[in-house]
Amino acid sequence: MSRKPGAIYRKLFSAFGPQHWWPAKSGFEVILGAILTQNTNWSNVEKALAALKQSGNLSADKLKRMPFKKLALLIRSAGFYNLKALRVKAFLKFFFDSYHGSLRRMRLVDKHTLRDQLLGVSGIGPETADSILLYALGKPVFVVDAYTRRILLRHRLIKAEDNYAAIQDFFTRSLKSDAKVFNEYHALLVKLGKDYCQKSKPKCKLCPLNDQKTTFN
DNA sequence: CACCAGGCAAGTA
DNA sequence: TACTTGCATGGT
Repeated sequence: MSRKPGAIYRKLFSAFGPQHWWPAKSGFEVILGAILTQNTNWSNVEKALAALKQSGNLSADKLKRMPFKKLALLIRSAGFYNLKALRVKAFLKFFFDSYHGSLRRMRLVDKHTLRDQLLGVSGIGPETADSILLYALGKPVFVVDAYTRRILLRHRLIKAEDNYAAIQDFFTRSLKSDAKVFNEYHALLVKLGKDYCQKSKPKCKLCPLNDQKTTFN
């Protein structure tokens, strides 16, 4: 019954294997990516991150000093660049005001306190906050995104009116709180979403979750 | 050409 | 409280 999330996880992992998330070389890069990828294709974010790296400014310290307009120009390819430059700056202000720009200091704080603090930063909503908690800080938090919601809706596992917290609860109420599993699980859902559960061209017949031999429902 | 991509905040009623 | 709209590039 409520072991569905576990069964789905095993099936996805069997089908796709480890996804090696988050694709970034540092915790700070994860945070930048989490902000830049809001409603944007990841390939466009990679270009923005590459531009920042190319300019030699892929660090909290350098970006803190960088003029807003220069930052906006460098992250142009990620789209919504004025807005996102503002959001990166808002995070950096919080990051230095509260943690001296140190992810190690941030990791010492409990996840609920951190989540509230992150949600207080303009431009950081539930998904971005949870992505930072899980992928940059290693906290056991389940990330819910548009793919997660769409996949569960297609398989009739949630209701259309269910909000972020309800979808998150679908997973967390029956899974052990384990950052390693939450990390892999969200990455696998994104993989499934991209390959088989697109908005316009779903490949539901081919979806690994529809393999009737070892169905989860 | 239309539609979409690992959201969020501000405005409106 | 519950919708709607603005934000914008790059790929299919």
